[in-house]
Amino acid sequence: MTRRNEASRQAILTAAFDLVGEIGYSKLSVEGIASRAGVGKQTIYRWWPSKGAVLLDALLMTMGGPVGDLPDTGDLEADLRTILFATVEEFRDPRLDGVMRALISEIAHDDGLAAIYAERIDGPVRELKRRRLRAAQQAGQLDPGLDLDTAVDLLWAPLLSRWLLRTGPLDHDFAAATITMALSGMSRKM
Amino acid sequence: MTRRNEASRQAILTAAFDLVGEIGYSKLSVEGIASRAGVGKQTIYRWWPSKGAVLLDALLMTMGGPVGDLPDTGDLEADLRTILFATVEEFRDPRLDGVMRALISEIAHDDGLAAIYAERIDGPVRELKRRRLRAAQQAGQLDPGLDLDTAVDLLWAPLLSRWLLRTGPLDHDFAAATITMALSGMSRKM
Amino acid sequence: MTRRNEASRQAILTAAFDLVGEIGYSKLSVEGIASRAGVGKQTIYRWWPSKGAVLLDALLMTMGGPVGDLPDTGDLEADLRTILFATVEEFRDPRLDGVMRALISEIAHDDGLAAIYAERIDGPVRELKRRRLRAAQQAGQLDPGLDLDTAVDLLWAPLLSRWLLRTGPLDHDFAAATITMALSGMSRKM
Amino acid sequence: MTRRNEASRQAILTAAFDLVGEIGYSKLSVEGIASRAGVGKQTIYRWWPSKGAVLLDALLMTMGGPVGDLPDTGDLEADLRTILFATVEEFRDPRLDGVMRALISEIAHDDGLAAIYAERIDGPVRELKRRRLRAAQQAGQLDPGLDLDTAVDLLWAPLLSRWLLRTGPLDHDFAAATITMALSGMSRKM
DNA sequence: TAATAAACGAGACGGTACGTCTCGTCTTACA
DNA sequence: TGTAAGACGAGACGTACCGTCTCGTTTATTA
Repeated sequence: MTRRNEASRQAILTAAFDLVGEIGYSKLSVEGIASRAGVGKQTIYRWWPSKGAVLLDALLMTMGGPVGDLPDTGDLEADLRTILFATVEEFRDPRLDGVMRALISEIAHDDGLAAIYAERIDGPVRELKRRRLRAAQQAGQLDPGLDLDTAVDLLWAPLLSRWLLRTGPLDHDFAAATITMALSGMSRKM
Repeated sequence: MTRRNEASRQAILTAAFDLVGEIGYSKLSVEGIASRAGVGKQTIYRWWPSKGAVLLDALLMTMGGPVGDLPDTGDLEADLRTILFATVEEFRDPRLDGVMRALISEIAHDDGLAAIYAERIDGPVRELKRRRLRAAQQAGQLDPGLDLDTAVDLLWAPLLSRWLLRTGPLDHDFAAATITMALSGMSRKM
Repeated sequence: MTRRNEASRQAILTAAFDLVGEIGYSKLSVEGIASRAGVGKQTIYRWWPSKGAVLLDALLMTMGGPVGDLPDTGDLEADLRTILFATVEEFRDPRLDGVMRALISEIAHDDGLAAIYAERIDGPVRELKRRRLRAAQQAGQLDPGLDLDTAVDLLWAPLLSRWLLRTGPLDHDFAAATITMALSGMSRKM
Repeated sequence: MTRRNEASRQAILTAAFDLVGEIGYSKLSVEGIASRAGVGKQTIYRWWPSKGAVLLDALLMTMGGPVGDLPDTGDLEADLRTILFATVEEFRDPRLDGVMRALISEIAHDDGLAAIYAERIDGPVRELKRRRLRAAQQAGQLDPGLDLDTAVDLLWAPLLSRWLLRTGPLDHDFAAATITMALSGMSRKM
């Protein structure tokens, strides 16, 4: 049985989230989080293995509870636009941008964190995406032989890539073009 | 005219590249690079603004001169397999994996570095990819209305995503599936 | 009326005494004592005001009950040798050396502890020494005008000084020389 | 050859000396010294092995250069009074009391420090004391067979003991009584 | 023979300081 | 005069303990 102080936990996550937005991940320090949260450093080290883990929890906290199903109006392309446009907006939200970049960087180096990310964040969200595509598949709108995990990456990875590397504009046009191209294919239509 | 010591420059870049492979980016320090290179710290600070910039130069050095054109046998799908399979191998090369992850992380946070990356690395490579797709377009194999930059992202971003986030296996099968899906589209063929 | 757990008290004093011998006073911690004694920290803080007080009690415990009178064979010089030789042996006992050094240091800084030490340890022992000297005085062996407290210091302080500061060898020869010199005086005998 | 910054050295020693007087040794911290001196912690750790070593150097600094010879008017007892009264005053000087207690405590635990103390402080001072006694010996005032090191301890150790342990008043009377008793001896004069 | 109240073990908490590490700047000696 | 070597002020790292503060869990009277 844990006697963990919930108020401290909240304060730490909030402080971490706020600080990363204010000063950026590279300037973020455990000492800074502890000080801002009014908490001893050991209380952070007691419950989290790394700065990245704190941040991941902070993100989970602000993302709130389990997200509901993705929209399904029967029109796959329209629904994908709705969804990907929202993703674009998330990426462009300055409050989230910093935290997510920081988290992605940590995940890139830390296998343990990557596993937690895969299980707690990517997994559930990916399942929702797969579910929406599976529905379309069953409705006869998508190729029945499609590997849905690859399909998810085909649709979302381009957004991630542009956001992370800034190799081009990340806007609704780009999202729409990605959807169209992914659905119809790049090959010449006869 | 700079009185820059070319031998020191080489030693620094080599040391940086080797060290990042041995101890990882997070343990990499300017002191370590200077010590390994037999160079004063000031010599590094004099010529590079940041650890990331050194690493980027190191990467540019080892990647050697300008890469030649991508293969064009006339069979677009086969050529894309050749190219993306090679990309997969690069991502899986342990010598490159660490450096590239480090660089991507730095780019994610550092706009200046992102600009250099865009200009010196992504730009030239992307131009080669665009050129190969344009040839296919002109040969009537790709939709003439296609935005080639989006097309490049549709093909390569899924690889980047799986490599960086480890959200699924990164192998030739995945690359092949991506190519097929991107070319033919996800929608049901009547 | 206290419901104090005597077993815990014993365990704490024993643990403190043992630990100070093993790791030294500076490494000694309340946490360490509590852990070794299988006791909660609060149980220590409940009954002792400081680490030094625990140690002083530990010393009192191991030194056992009230010491009997000092030997009085009628031959003052011989008796002083017996007594001071025993003191030298105590100082050189490795089991006691550490604890006593620690205690002396604490006393040097902590007035409260100094008072307890004066009352519980130095007082009774000094009284015994005074008593032996007073007997010699009454037997006409010592100068009747002698201040006995000063005399006690003249005899014992040199041992303390050599032991504490290691400014010279602490052995029976030194003790014997001190006794002779103190009894006869340093001045030239005509 | 060192490139040591003399200004920093001075600032550290001064800060250490001042702080120990203000807050006492037990509250004295390396961080505090560094902060007060406007110096990085590493600069302290670079040049001193311990807090005690800093303090010892601080004491050496304030005690200034090599002390001149002790007074020799030909009247040994009067000279000893002059000298021991001055020692009593030093012990009672609040500016020195704290530093010296701290140092003595450290020396009691740290063999290395004890060696430095013996060589740099006790040695030279003891030599001066020995020299004065030797002069008296040659003048026929002291017993020719006297071991001068023991004699020094007989005279000074009682002061040290009373100062350190507070087992009795430390004043000129006590010093005078010690001198008289040490010179004439405790035994009954016929 | 309960009930009740303290002392207990355990250990989380907000803190301070530790001694180490690296940062980016500044200084010195050499070649 | 530029370079290696490295000292410097700064400050974060992760650890160890501090002394305080709950938590349930013994004990051991008191009602």
